[in-house]
Amino acid sequence: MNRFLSHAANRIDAKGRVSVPSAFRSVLSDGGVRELYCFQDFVFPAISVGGPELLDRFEKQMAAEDPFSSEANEMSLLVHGGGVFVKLDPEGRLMVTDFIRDFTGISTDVMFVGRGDYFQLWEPQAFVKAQAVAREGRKSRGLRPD
Amino acid sequence: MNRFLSHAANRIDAKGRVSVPSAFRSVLSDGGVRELYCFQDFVFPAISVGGPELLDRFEKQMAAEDPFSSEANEMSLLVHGGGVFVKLDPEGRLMVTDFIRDFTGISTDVMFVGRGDYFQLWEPQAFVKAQAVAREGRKSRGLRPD
DNA sequence: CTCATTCCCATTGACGCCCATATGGTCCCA
DNA sequence: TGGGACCATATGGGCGTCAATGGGAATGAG
Repeated sequence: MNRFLSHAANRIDAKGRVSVPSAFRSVLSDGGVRELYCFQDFVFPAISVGGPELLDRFEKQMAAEDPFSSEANEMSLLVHGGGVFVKLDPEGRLMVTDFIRDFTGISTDVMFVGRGDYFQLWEPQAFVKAQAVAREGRKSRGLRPD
Repeated sequence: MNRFLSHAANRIDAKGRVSVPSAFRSVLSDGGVRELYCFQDFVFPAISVGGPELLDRFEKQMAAEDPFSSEANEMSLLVHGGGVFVKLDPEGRLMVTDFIRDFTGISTDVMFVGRGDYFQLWEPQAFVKAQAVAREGRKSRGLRPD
């Protein structure tokens, strides 16, 4: 099952590092991913993380537009200016930089959240709340999984 | 991964110099770029910076049009009149001239913003705001990463 | 001669790579 | 079935290297 599933919180150490859950690392190495593309999510206060093909997808989308349009420029501001490649250390940890902290509100712990073909970094409390909101929304709309 | 990504703010020193982030310098040297072409961006209050091929691209585009058209004239006014070559000092720093300050509002700190095949210099606050606007626009238009 | 720019060197703080420890779970065997 | 060895993961910290920054000296222009 080569998808990012479930969620788990890990603690940030004194040097600002956090272990990526083993299950997520397995998915990455199965996919031959050595370098991770991270970007500030468009919808949630979270960092989305996946392989470089994520960025490729965005760039294809932008290439289809007029490169001088303000639409394409704004998209690039998010995708390029709001994105970064990171790699894990030999133990499978990543540095929690200000790039991540400022956008998510993360301070001492990181919630890793599977999203299928990518995963996200959340401030733990924020994730719990957002999930509760999502659950309520679905319930009031009538419970059907589709 | 030969692209300009992410954003980072560096401080201008007493002599008016600022360090270009190491990651950006790596992209430049990988591309064999020794001289940088800078121009006043068409869309944002920022200076765009890249290799000389950036200027070549603009000139090719102008050459494809009628050289006396108002389009081509305006483009030359921006690309040639609003552009300049600069080079980095041995430590990888660039001088923040009035050319840069006046157009961007930069005073004490410079935000370096990756834009894929080039990067930009922003006044830090202005970048944060522009990115927030871009994100709002995307959200309200309801577009998802795929 | 004076001011601005360029080059060179020093400092400090952050980051990457390495190894060590703890904790919890699983498997094997008596 | 219970105990214990084994293993994988998460976590902590030492240390070397490099990046960002500051300042002095040399160079060149007006």
